[in-house]
Amino acid sequence: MKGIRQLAKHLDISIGTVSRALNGRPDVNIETRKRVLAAAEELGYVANQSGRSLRQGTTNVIGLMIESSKETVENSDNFFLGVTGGLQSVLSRHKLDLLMLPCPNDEDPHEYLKRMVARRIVDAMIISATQRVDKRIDLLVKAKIPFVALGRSTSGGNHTWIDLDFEGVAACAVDRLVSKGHRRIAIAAPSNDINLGYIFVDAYRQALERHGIAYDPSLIIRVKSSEQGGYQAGHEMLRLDSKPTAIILIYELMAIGLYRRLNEAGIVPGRDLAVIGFREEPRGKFLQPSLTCFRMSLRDLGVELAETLLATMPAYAEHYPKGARNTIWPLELAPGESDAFSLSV
Amino acid sequence: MKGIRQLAKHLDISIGTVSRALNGRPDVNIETRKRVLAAAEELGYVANQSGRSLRQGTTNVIGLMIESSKETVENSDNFFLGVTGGLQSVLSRHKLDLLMLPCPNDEDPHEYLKRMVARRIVDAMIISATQRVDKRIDLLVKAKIPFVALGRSTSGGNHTWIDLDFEGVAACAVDRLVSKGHRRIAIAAPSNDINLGYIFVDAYRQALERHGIAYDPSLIIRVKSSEQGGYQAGHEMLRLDSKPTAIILIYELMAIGLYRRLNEAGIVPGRDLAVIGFREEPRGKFLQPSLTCFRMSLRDLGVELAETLLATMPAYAEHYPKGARNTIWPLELAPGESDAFSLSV
DNA sequence: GCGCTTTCCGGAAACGTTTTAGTATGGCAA
DNA sequence: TTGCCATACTAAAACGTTTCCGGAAAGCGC
Repeated sequence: MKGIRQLAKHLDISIGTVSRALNGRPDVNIETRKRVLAAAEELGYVANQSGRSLRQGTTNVIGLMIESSKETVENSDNFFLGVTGGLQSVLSRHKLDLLMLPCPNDEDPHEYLKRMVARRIVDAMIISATQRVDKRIDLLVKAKIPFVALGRSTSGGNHTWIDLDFEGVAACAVDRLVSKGHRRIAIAAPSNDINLGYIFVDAYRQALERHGIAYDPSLIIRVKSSEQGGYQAGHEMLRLDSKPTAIILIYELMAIGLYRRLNEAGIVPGRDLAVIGFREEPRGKFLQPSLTCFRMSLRDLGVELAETLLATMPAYAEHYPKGARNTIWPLELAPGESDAFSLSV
Repeated sequence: MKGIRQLAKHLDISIGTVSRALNGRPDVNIETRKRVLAAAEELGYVANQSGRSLRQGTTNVIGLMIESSKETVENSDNFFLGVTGGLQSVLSRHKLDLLMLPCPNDEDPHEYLKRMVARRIVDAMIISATQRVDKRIDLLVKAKIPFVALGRSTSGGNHTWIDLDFEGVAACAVDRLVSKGHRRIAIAAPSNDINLGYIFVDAYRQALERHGIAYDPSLIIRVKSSEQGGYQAGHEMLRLDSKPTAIILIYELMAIGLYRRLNEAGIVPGRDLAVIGFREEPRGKFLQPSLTCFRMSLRDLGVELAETLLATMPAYAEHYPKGARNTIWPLELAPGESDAFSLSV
């Protein structure tokens, strides 16, 4: 005999009363409640999650699905752990626990999520690394699991998502470079299949148009989002007939490869070429000259994610007025030395 | 009516048989099994985890507890996701799922783990960031939860653990520097409270003794494991009357601060001072000159962790001969330019 | 035909909890 | 007194699954 039954017997009380006492139900004598809570503390009793989940149909667990398969693994620890802090600060107020579900490399993310959802180990999900077309969204919609996606997608109608302000960042980067007299601005980005690649480059193009600068496809360098990709981007850039005077990188990690290639060519970032990166990461500080890039509070993003998610959960929605179901998350410029190179007088 | 009952009704078969068919029990007709599996696939049936956990007393989930404290996050980089890959490659063979349990910043890790254990959402645990005295170990031992600690500890008798080969690394670093003629070798480390700080410095001292070099306490610089800590280490080092000609850093992140302080003093790493870091991380490559440090396969470490853990779980131990319950994980030297400075002829 | 084993399946108990329905008690108004 | 309500509790059902136990049917040797 274990669990609540033992506790009930120890107190010589029915298990129903014990349960109600522990769960703060109204119809239990204040004295009794005190005794129950004291005994629970003393015996170290904590309700078995399987039992209560089975009965209630709820787990009090929020899942954060992360993929360790992509190239994103290179820089994701920091990101997810940072966001996690903000998430928990909100979720813990509702006695919700956050579990991270890492999708195995060799398993299809869609299948993995399907398994997790079917097993009912979470009440709601946050999915990351959203693709432009993402079957996971349809799955969650169909299964009626509350969720929010980190990254926009064309799947599943108008689902709830939060995404970084790629448009704003691209515009800011272009504006800044143009204000320094640059006209030929290259961009190193992954392919259009990746959400980021598509949106970012599109915003870059629009920003150029706004400044009346002709769009030159040769300045869009499609590479892997890795160190090698950065090296290759530098390489291809140097092979252009009409060389750019500035370049925007979408992944921080590209910077190291680019710097290396530039170094081989005797080009100094910030002196001979303006370089702007995207999302600030701790290691960006390791570069010399330091990389100009864009910064955001991972913790605040986590808070926003949590509140958005709770707004989609019927049991919690009352506390969170569901305003915009889609949020564009702003980043701020973190100036460095790498874009000091100016063509202005 | 949901779940297995519906499936059984659909097949006009008892639920007991359906369950046995799905779980690969022997006493079910091959034809029946096929029908059941086909129907399950068709209807998208997956067993409710709460139900089966409640009945079996097992969850088929392994927990990896991580701490999202600021210092851990900054130093982890891709550590956890790297290890996760290796873990899953082993666990998935046994149909075990890995969940990461991030301890909230504002909750005591011991309390958090207690909650998670009591709720029985995992069958076994891997805990990281083990402290020299770690109550979590006693808790797990007492609760009889199979576990393995990433990091050694003096708590809980002789528990199972895996730790990095600090001794080997310290010895290798010292040997390498001594062979280049260095006699005054500083070390920047966190306080003795941190496992790493204690063991690493001790090993460093022993290595010096082996070379007949007198131990000088002033060369042990206790700083935070952060960029600022690195800067401070550089600062304190420069204030010494008799300056060291080499320095060993315990955290990669320290390197950036150190480099900055050295730069201010006009000292070039690798030319005027030999620098060796500890664990290689992607961001280490961003440094110029590149940092000499120590490398390991995170994936392999994950595999080792998983196999060690399974050996401690009665249900799986048969496949994993429980050899050494304690493992020292080796690292290999990753030579860079930062320790090129030599005093030899 | 009989006894035995093997194969396969159905019925039901059990896991630990929450929650509903029901009950005893006592107070209070009529 | 009776009737009614509020309070605080007990008993029991329910959640979805696995697994034990028993039994029907079939095969087999004699």
